[in-house]
Amino acid sequence: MPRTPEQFEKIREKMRKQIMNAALELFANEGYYTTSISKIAKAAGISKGLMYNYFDSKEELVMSLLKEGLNKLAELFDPNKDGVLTRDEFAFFVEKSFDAVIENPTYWRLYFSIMMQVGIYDMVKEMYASILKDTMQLLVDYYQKRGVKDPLGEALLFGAVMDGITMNYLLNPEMFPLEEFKQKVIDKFGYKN
Amino acid sequence: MPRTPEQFEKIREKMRKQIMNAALELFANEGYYTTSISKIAKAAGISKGLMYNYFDSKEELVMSLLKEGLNKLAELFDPNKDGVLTRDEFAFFVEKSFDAVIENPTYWRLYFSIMMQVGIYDMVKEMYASILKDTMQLLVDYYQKRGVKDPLGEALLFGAVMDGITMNYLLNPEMFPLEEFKQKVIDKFGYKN
Amino acid sequence: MPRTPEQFEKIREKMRKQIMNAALELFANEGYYTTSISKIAKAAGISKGLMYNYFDSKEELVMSLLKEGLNKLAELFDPNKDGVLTRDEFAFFVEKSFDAVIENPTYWRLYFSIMMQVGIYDMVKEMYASILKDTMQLLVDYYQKRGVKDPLGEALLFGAVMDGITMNYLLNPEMFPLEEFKQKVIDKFGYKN
Amino acid sequence: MPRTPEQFEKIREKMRKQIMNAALELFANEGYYTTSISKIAKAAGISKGLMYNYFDSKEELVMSLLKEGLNKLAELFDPNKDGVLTRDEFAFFVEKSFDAVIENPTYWRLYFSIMMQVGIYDMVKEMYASILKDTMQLLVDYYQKRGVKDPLGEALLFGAVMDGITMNYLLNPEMFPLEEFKQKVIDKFGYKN
DNA sequence: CATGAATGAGTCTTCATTCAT
DNA sequence: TATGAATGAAGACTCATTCAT
Repeated sequence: MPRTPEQFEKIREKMRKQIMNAALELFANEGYYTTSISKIAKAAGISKGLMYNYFDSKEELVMSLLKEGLNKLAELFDPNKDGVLTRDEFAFFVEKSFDAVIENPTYWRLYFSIMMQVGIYDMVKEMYASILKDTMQLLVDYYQKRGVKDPLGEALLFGAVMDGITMNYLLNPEMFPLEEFKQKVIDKFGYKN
Repeated sequence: MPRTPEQFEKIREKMRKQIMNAALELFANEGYYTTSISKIAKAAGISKGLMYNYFDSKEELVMSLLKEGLNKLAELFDPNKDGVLTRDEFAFFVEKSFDAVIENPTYWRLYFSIMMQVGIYDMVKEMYASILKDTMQLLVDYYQKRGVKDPLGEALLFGAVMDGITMNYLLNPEMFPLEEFKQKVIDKFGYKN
Repeated sequence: MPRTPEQFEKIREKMRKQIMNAALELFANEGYYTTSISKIAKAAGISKGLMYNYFDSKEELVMSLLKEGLNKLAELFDPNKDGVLTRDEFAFFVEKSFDAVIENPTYWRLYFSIMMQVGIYDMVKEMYASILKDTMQLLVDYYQKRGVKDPLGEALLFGAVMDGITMNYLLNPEMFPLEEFKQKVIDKFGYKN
Repeated sequence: MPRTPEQFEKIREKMRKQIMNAALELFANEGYYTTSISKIAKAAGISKGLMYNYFDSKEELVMSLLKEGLNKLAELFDPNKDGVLTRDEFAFFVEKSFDAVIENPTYWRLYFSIMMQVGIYDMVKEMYASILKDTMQLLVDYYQKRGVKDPLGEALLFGAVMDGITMNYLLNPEMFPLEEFKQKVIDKFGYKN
C-alpha cells in the first residue's frame, strides 16, 4: 500500500540528516574544496544523483550545515528569554559553549574554516551577525549594569576570547585544556557582584 | 652581451616578489583553493608558465608566503634576546603584534585561513609551533614571576586571546576597534606589579 | 525507473571496448606520447572526462591494452596443455603466431613500441617474461629431445628470430612476405625428426 | 687576437659532439619524449638557448644522432668495396655488427625505440633503406651464388634475425649471450661452401 | 657567442552538475 | 525515487622555443 505523505516526509528528513552527517564529517576533516560530491554520496550510502534531490548544490549543502549549527548555537543564548542576563546565566553560557565545542568539534572546525574563506561566505556572516546581535546587546547591558567602563568593548573582547579559545582548542585539542578555561573565563569576564 | 649572474639574480628576486605579492593578495582575499594559478599570473602580469620558473607548485608558493610572514613574525619576539620578558616588553609585544596585523591584514587573513585548512598544512603548524615555543616559555616565566596561579594556563589563554582578537578584527575591521584593545589586553594580561 | 546493475555493466563493458579500440589504434599508429587523451576521446566519440570514468590514467589505459593482448597471446601456447611440444605443435605455433601478427598488426606495433620505451614499462616486461617462461622451457625440452647441442641457446635464438621477423613485417608489411617465412622458420628451427 | 675560422669550426664541432653525447645518453635511457631540452642542456653543461645555436629543434637533434649512427653502420658493410661478399667477409660482418651493439648499446637502444615510433620513423626509414639497399643486393648475390632457393627471402630473413637478436640483447643484456650467437648465426646463415 | 627569463600552446586530470533510464 | 554514465569547463603543470641583454 502507498506511503502517506507523512511517511515520505520522514524518509526525506532522515536521508537529509544522513547526507549532512556524512558531509559534515568530510568537510571538517578533509576540507570543503578537497571533498568531492562523489565522496560524500558514497559516505552517505547513496548515489551522486540522489544528492541533488536533497541539495541543489555543494554550496547549498555546506550552507545547510552551517545554518543547522547556527540554530543549535542560538538556543544556548538567554535560555529563559527574559532579555536579562544574570551572573549564573553568564557562567552557564560559557560552560555550555565550551561543552558544545567539546561535543562536536567537527562542526566547529568546519565553521571556522568556512568563516576564514573569503568571498562566497559573506552570507554566512550575516546570518551569524543577526543571531549574535541580540546576545551582544545582552552582554553590553550585563557589563553596563556592573559598571564596566567600556561595556561594548568588553563584550567584543569577550566574544573574541571565546573565539580564540575555541580555535586554539580545535587546532590542538590534547594540548589545550578547554575544561580548565571555563572557570578562568568566567572569573575574568564575569565581573562577580 | 649576456647578462651577468648578478643581473639575473636581480631579475629573479624582483619577479619573485612580484608574484608573491599578487599571490598573497589573492589567496588572502579569495582563498587558496578558489585562486587559480592563472589568476595569480595575470595579477602579476606574467604568463602562467613563468610562475613555475619561480615556484615548483601552487603549494610551494603558499608555503613560501607563510614562511616569509613567519620570519617577520619571529623578529617581534623578545627583541633584546636576553631570555627575560619585562613588563614593558610585554606591552611592546602586544602593541607590535596588533600593529603588524593592522599593517598587513592580508597576510594574516591568509595565515588564519590556511591554519584552519585541514590536511596538507600540518607542516606549517610545526613551523609556527617551533617559533612559538620559546615565546611560550618566556610568557610562562613571566607569569610565574608575578605569582600567577596557573602560569602555563595563563600563557595559553593570552595566546588564545591574541588569536581571537586578531581573527575578529580581520573578519570585521571597521567594527572591531583593535587600537583600543591594546590597552585592554595589556591591563588584563600584563599583571602590573 | 533506474537501470539495473546488469544494464550498467553492459554499458560499461561496451564503452570500455570502444575506448580501448580507439586507444589501441592511435597508440599503435601515432605512438603513446604523441597520442593525447583528447584525441582518444574524440576518436571514441566521448568526452575527455568520461575516459577517466573507465581508466584511472593514460598509463592504466595502455596497460590494460597490453594485458588484454597478453592474455590472447598466452592462449596460443601449448594448446593441449600436456607440457610437451610435438613437431606439429611447433609448426602450428609458428603459423599461429604469424597469423596473429597479420590479423592484428596494430596491437603488435603497440607492443613493440612500448617494449622499447624505457623506464615506466618494466612492469610490462615482467608480465611478458612470466608468460614466456613456460614456453621457453617447452622449447628447451623440445630441442634437447632432438639432440640439439645448445638447447637453451637455440630456444633463445628462435625467440629472437620470431621477434625480428615480426618487427620487420610491422615496419614494412608490403615488402616483407611474412606468409612465406612460416615455412622457412619451421624448416630452420623445427628440426624434422 | 681573434680566432681563425678554422678554430671556430673546431669549437663548434666539439660542442656539437658534447651535446649529441648528452642527448644520446638521455634519449636512450629515459626516452625521447620524457627527456626535455633543459635536461640535455644541463647534462651538456650549456644553456638551453645555446642548444638552438647548434640544433634547430629537438627533432633535428635526434635525427642527427640517428644519422650519425647510420653512417657508422654503413662503414661496416663491404669494407673492401669490391661489390662481392666472401664467406669470410660475411662472418666478419656478423661479428662486427654484434660488436658494435655490445660497444654502443645506448645508440642501438635509441635506434630501436625511435624505429618503433611512428611518424618520425618514416623519415629515417628512407635513409636506412638507401644504405641497406646495396648490402641487400650483396647478400642476395651471396645466397644465389651458393644455390639457396629463395635468395631474397633468405637475405630478408637474415636481416630480421640480426634485428631480433640485437633487440633481445638490448632488452636483457645479461640474459642474452650475444657473443655465443655470433657463431650460431654464421653457421646457420653463412652457407659454408 | 651565451644566458636563462619569458611565452603560450598543450597535457593530463578533476569534479560539480545533468540526464536518460 | 534512484542510478551512475556522461558532460564540459576549469585547474595545475610541462616544455619546446624565442628573445632581450
